[in-house]
Amino acid sequence: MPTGTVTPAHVGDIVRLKDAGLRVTAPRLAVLEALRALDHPSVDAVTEAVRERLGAVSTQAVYDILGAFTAAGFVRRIEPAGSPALFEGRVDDNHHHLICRVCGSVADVDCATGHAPCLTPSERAGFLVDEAEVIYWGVCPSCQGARVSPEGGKAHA
Amino acid sequence: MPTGTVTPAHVGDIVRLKDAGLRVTAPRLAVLEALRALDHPSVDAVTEAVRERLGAVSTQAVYDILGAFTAAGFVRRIEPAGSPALFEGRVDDNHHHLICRVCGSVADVDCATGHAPCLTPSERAGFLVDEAEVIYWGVCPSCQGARVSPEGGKAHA
DNA sequence: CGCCTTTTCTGGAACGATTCAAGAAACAGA
DNA sequence: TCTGTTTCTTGAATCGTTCCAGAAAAGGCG
Ligand SMILES: [Mn+2]
Ligand SMILES: [Mn+2]
Ligand SMILES: [Zn+2]
Ligand SMILES: [Zn+2]
Repeated sequence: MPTGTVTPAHVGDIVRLKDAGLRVTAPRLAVLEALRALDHPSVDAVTEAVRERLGAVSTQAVYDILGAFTAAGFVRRIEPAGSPALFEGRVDDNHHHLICRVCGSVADVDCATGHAPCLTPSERAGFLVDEAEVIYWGVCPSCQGARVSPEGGKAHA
Repeated sequence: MPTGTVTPAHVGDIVRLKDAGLRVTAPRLAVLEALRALDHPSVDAVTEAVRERLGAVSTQAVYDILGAFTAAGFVRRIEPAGSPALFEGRVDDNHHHLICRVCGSVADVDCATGHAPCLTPSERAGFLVDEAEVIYWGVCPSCQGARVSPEGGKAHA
């Protein structure tokens, strides 16, 4: 798939970028593609995926692109304690996350009460609340299997 | 209050440290005191407070102490996106936080449903959930007043 | 289509927060 | 008080992210 290949998804991405007033560039399309393919990837993971498709792309460009996309509302950025920022294309539905304390894997959970910002929104203590971010910490199925294995060191997915 | 001063609170702290099998040292007592006096302080804020009381204390020592306290369950560490880690002495009740998007101030909110881990605990997607961390993002009363003031730059508290 | 302005990319340095390492100092128990 | 261990100090290293200045590319307009 050398330069020039156009997949159906690409066409949609191009429209999406233009509609948002963003210029259409190969790195941007590749980032959109990576976001579609990966699950809650870090900047690093996105960069890796983009490079696989385009060859060389600066880390800075990926940061810039993800920043622009976040500002445009194309992606959501979450920053779980102890982990670098993670991105996801699923926006417009304030869903929440399940994060594994062992391997850090992230899984989506639909909003606890269905509405957003769910959980007694409006104000509390005078604050004007606009979002309720919920993170459920626990152990993922995969890590539950690998109990307190002695030497540990086990990674999954 | 030069070396030697012993306040009632100190006595309790000493017992607490010993019970946890931690050695009683001036830096540790000062950190406990700082945690009592400050509201969701950062490592920096704690360090500053500790130095005011003891003179010189290495930054590393404060990190070590806070780390040990967190491990011992004396303090809780929260890490809001875009902010360095914050600590608090209020533990044993998984309460939540209201964070101002403008100034970063943090306020406590009692658990949404009263229990911990509140919000459909147990498991979801196979995860074994042990904690539901909730952060309400919004604008604090103080920052609401200072609307979109032109040159901004306003800080409070 | 070709030129000009604006935005994006690049490569490299700078940063803030946190962690690592090694030795000196301070505790706690005998 | 002596001793072994924990804790504190110092100084450097990491990690993720951001800041910069110049080169390259994209979009708008004649
Ligand atoms: Mn998600
Ligand atoms: Mn709190
Ligand atoms: Zn896991
Ligand atoms: Zn505020």
